[in-house]
Amino acid sequence: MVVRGSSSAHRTLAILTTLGSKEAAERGGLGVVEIARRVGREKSQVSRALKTLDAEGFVERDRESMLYRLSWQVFTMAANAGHPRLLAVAPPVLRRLVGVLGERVHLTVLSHDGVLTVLSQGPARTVQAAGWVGRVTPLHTTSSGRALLFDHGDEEVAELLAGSQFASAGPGAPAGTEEFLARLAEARTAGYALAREEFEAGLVGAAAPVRDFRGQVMAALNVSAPANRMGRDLDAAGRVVLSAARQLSQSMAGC
Amino acid sequence: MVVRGSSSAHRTLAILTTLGSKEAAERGGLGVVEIARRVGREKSQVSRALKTLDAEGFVERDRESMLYRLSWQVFTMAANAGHPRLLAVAPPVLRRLVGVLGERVHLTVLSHDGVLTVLSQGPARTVQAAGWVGRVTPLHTTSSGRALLFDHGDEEVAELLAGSQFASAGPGAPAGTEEFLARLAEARTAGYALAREEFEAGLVGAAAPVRDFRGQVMAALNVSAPANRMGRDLDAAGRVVLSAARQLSQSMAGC
DNA sequence: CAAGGGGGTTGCCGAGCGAGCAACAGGGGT
DNA sequence: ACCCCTGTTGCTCGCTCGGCAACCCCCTTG
Repeated sequence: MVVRGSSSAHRTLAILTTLGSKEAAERGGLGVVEIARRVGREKSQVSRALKTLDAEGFVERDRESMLYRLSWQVFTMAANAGHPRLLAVAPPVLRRLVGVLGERVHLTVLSHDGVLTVLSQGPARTVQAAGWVGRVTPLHTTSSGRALLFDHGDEEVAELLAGSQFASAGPGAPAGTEEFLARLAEARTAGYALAREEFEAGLVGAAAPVRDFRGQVMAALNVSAPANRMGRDLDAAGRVVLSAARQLSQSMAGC
Repeated sequence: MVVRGSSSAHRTLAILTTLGSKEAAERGGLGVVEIARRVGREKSQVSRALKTLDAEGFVERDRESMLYRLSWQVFTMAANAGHPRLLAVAPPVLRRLVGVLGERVHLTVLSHDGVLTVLSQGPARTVQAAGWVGRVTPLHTTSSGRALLFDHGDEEVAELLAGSQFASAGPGAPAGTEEFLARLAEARTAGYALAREEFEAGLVGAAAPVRDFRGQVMAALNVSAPANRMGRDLDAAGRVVLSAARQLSQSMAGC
């Protein structure tokens, strides 16, 4: 079998990915040369590829600064990505869970080798820590990470963690793959995962897996709060999250 | 100048768009042959292109049904698309507006020749009419549509409306481009746009433009409600929305 | 079991497309 | 005037896909 490089398509997609990065958004867009640098291609190729992307409506260009950025069209696509039904069914469940726990809850999925937050709901009273949605957090320092790996084999998990930086985490973070696997096993028997100051000092969380009609883990429900507010009741919170996750799983199965 | 077709990139992007369509999501994904039919290409090319897209993480495949669908990665991209700052700043404004009006409010942008809803916030009590986000509604039968076209010239507007189906709308919808332009002019002088049963019978709405630091219209704030709840106060609602939109514009300018 | 049909992947070859370079056009700075 | 940086366009050769056909696999039908 001949592996086709499809260099043109690869390059175009690499540009899309680059424009979808956080830094690109923060700068308000990227220029042709800047993108060329990042994807390691000739600026002429990038210039022409961007013209194609523009014609297809994937990117738009600020008339003044000449910078390209992803267009809103990507939003429409996102609404139909992954398991759209999950997005439709989950909000009421999240809201109820917020009502019970009084803390911000998230719906997360496994994306690549990280935890992607796809929905986030907080009590209205708190300061809006908006900006979680679309963000990717590490697998190994979050309760969601463990909940999402419930059904993975140890070797698979080790592979996914290979790229993780075990440094730069909270004080309670697992020291290495072995310790992570131990905590994962513990979480499996409990049915929910707890994380005490693993992601960040002073932050605790609990998570439980959401399963599709076949029983496969497709997402995780997760609550996250300051340790001084939820630290003592974390185990109870875990059970509440588990119950809500089961409920969500049932909603998904009902289709 | 030679226009480069970049047929490979075009095809790849067309596949992405197809997978991002609503029907694709409803079916839970699309197969190779189905996609080939829709984009009008050889199934072999589509098969190979999908392999590339998979390798880049844009799509994923259901192991059992063999169907491809957009991966959650698109979610991450969406968080950085358009004007991400708008997404970060808007939620509190929307929530306040919901508090005042007691009805569902939306943040919309111009996408292609339609109105794309990027944020939606409703009073918790009502039944969640979730699923607005990511949806595209017509330009000519919505208050948002008019608010987004405040600064467009008449010819530009006519061009954008060219593809619109003036049939299949609510009873109050404008009959044609001319009538639309008249209502647009009216909205311009008021500073906000009102729509009475244009999109759908029994549904009214009010919208006002959000402007960036340069004064360019970048989005619209919009409230939508049943006529029997907001019909009489629609003009007042328009003024409230306008005030909120100004506030949002200021937040955007402050950066 | 054979036959048929639909979905999906792979091999193959030549024609057409793009990689890379270079030139050029603008826009600031100094 | 000069340089530096960004971005676009012309051009040519070599390489990559386009299109077809064969093949695999699964399911259904007779």
